Amino acid sequence: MIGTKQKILDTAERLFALQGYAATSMRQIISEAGVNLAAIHYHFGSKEELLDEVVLRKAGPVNAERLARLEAAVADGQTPQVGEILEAFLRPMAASASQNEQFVRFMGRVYAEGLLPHVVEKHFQPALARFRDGLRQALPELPEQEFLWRIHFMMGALAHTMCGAPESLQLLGVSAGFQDRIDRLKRFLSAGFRAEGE
Amino acid sequence: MIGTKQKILDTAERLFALQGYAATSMRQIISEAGVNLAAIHYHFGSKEELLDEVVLRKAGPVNAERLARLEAAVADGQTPQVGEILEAFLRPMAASASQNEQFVRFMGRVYAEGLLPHVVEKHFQPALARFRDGLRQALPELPEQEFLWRIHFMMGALAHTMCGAPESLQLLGVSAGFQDRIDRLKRFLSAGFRAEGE
DNA sequence: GTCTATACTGAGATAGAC
DNA sequence: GTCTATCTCAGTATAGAC
Repeated sequence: MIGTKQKILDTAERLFALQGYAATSMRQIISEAGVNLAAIHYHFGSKEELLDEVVLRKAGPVNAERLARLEAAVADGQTPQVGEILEAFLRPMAASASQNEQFVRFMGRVYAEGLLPHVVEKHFQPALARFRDGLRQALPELPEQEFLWRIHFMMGALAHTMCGAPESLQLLGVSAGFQDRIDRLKRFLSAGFRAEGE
Repeated sequence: MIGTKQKILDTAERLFALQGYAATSMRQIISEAGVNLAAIHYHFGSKEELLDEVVLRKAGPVNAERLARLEAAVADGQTPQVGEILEAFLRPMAASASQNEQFVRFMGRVYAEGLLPHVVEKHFQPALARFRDGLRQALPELPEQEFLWRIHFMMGALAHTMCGAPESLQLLGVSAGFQDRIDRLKRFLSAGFRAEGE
């Protein structure tokens, strides 16, 4: 028998991915999950904390995979290549998208919205910080401010790229998949990061 | 004597910029504007349409300036440079930011959020379409899908760059201004667009 | 410890009097 | 054009049953 908490998490994940966070009411979640309204507050405390746990379940494995790949890219002793580091950071997301594309889009939106800053801070920043250090090794000569801004540009492009459904982008055909998007994004970002600074 | 509609527009602009769209209630707007709640519905129809008019007032001049610069860059007969086209698109925003930095941040958020798609579509897409054509002339050899995705990456980086307050980015010092941001973004995007395709 | 029923506050929207 | 009153629905909080 599946517990109340699990039912809420599963239903919330599905509805958030389909409709977005704001557009999904707690009453819709509990109705489709077949539980009582107060159960959300009992198990999670608030709607925002429910989102927090939903994101954690999905983002946790992605971030773990990112860190594992990053370790491998950095630890071989040599100066890592920009493309290698980007690959370590971007590819796990494409893998996750092949399981649940809708939810990856949702996570892109969570990041891009900048609302729920606590959720973003908690689930995205730690892995990003490690990644930033790795990328710094690959770009030792870039001035610090320029480097930090480029990280910021990258995150904007990444979040926006995750969000979009191909239909809405008028980008159709075989190139619509996440693997393909990540390939294109990597080419774009690699060149941007390696541009002359200041 | 300033009319009710103007008072609502001015107050809404200020509060949206300060607090965001969702966090600003219609009751707060009418309270600070000194008008009645129903006046918003009478003059605008809904909260979303009020946002629409607030955005139009600010984005209209920026887009006009963009188009004027784009014409100048494209119409001199020669193949335009990527950097020129980007300059025409990005610089007017920095100029607008020097007047009202808070509201430019808010517009970045409106775009990034992807909520209010109708507002985004209406006020950002037309100028973007013209700009895309101009950039296409500067990059005639890039495969179409690659080109369109790079436009998408650019818009993500741009929106995210506009949103952020320097404090929250840990990017302090002289480099925090919008002119400087745009310079850095232009370097980054120029290199990205000119990278080898596919 | 878990869950249900119900009430509270504040949001956007609307009808109709003036 | 403007304002009052009211409607519906959101997230939240609590008392109490099992």
